[in-house]
Amino acid sequence: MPEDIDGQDTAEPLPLNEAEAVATRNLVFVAAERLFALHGFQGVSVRDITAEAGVNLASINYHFGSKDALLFDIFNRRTTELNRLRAKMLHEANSAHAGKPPVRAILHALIAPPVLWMDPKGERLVSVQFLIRARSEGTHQMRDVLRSDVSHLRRFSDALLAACPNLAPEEVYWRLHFSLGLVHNNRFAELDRLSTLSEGLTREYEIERLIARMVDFAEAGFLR
Amino acid sequence: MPEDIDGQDTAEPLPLNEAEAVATRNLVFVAAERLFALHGFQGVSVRDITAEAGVNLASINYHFGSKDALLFDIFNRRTTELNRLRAKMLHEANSAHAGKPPVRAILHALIAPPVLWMDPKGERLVSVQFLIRARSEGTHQMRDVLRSDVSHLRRFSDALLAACPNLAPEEVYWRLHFSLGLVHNNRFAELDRLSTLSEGLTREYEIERLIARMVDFAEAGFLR
DNA sequence: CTGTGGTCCAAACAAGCGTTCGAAACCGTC
DNA sequence: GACGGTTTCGAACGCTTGTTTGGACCACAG
Repeated sequence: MPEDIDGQDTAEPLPLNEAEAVATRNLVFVAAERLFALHGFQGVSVRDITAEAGVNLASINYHFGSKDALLFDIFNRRTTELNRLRAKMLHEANSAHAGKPPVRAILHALIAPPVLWMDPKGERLVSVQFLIRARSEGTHQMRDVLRSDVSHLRRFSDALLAACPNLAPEEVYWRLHFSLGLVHNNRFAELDRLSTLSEGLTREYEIERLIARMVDFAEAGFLR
Repeated sequence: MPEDIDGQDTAEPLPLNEAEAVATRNLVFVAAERLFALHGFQGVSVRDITAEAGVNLASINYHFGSKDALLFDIFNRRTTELNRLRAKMLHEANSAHAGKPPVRAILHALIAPPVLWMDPKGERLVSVQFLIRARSEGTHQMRDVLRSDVSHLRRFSDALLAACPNLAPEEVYWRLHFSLGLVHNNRFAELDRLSTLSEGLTREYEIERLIARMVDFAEAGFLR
């Protein structure tokens, strides 16, 4: 609109340039995480994301480089966040038990962080759903990170090996694998199916109670 | 080749028309199941499938109607197969225990069928990987089937409720959910990661031993 | 006022997708 | 040998995909 040039172009104080950029970036980030959590990686297009975020189509490539880079960015952020939380809880368990935490404390440090995010009313629910999806549907880049993620998991397997000296290492690894299965099975679709099966009995759950249930189950499997 | 008409056209007995059609159909079926198990539903194109099968691009639409219909066909076949196997084992457990099978027998009927397919050298390995993928990446049509699948699962939840009269029903449903998590977590990527973590200790497993391990773990979680 | 660097935007791009089409090829049967 | 029904084939269709482009817009500095 060239006729606006000599109008009141300094009338209202628009938000800063930089702040707007950050806003757009965040809008894209949040929308992408949500849509991916709901419909999967390949099931969401760049146009879906920008439409949900209310920004221009080119925003993703401008701010993140590519669709893959965007999702890798989300994945990296959430994975780091989760790993830090788990490491912190394992560290606390170590401190509380003089470096020899029992199985239950280790399993709690492993299970509690992601399940804490599963509050149905919380905004982190999509983050954990995103991570669960990324585990099976992610790009090659994500798989590589998950493989290096093994070094993070090793802290838990080492702790469990120390806590179960009378168990064959092979056995410990399998049971750790089973315990992780409890967490990874909590996709929206699975929880819905469980609600249907139980006729609503499991529809509303209290987070702390759910964590306790899961740790109970895993601990029993470990110590049986 | 019109010049062959008056040649020896009855020289070699070519395979029947019908048999060839079945062959093409099966080639597509097998290739699609394999590729989907490896790379996911949306990650495999019609051209990928037909190339792998060594057939013409149009074969999928001719024999199955559409890509969706093809994958639904595979899904339906494998799901039916698996459900039948589980139902049969549950029925046998019922017969062996006068209609009141213990928790362990019920869990075995639930877990053994899919894990029996997990023989690393067997051809059914891709089938179970396909089903695990379909659970989270499937089409809406597949989801609907999985929802109706609840009626099949209910036989198991009912049996477990009867076997655990002292447990709150809510608790039984959650533990059934956890037990299913053990099975669904056995994707290729997860097994690979476990092998890396255990430094090869879990790389080669014996099926019967793995089933016993999983049933042990789930049973302990149930009876704790 | 005039550049300057950063951001946004509408439009277009090439590539890949699932699907369709008409003709060719094939079979068993007349 | 010619016919009719089924299957295969190469080529094309229309559409969606992720990405790129060139210019408009804005706040700020010279």
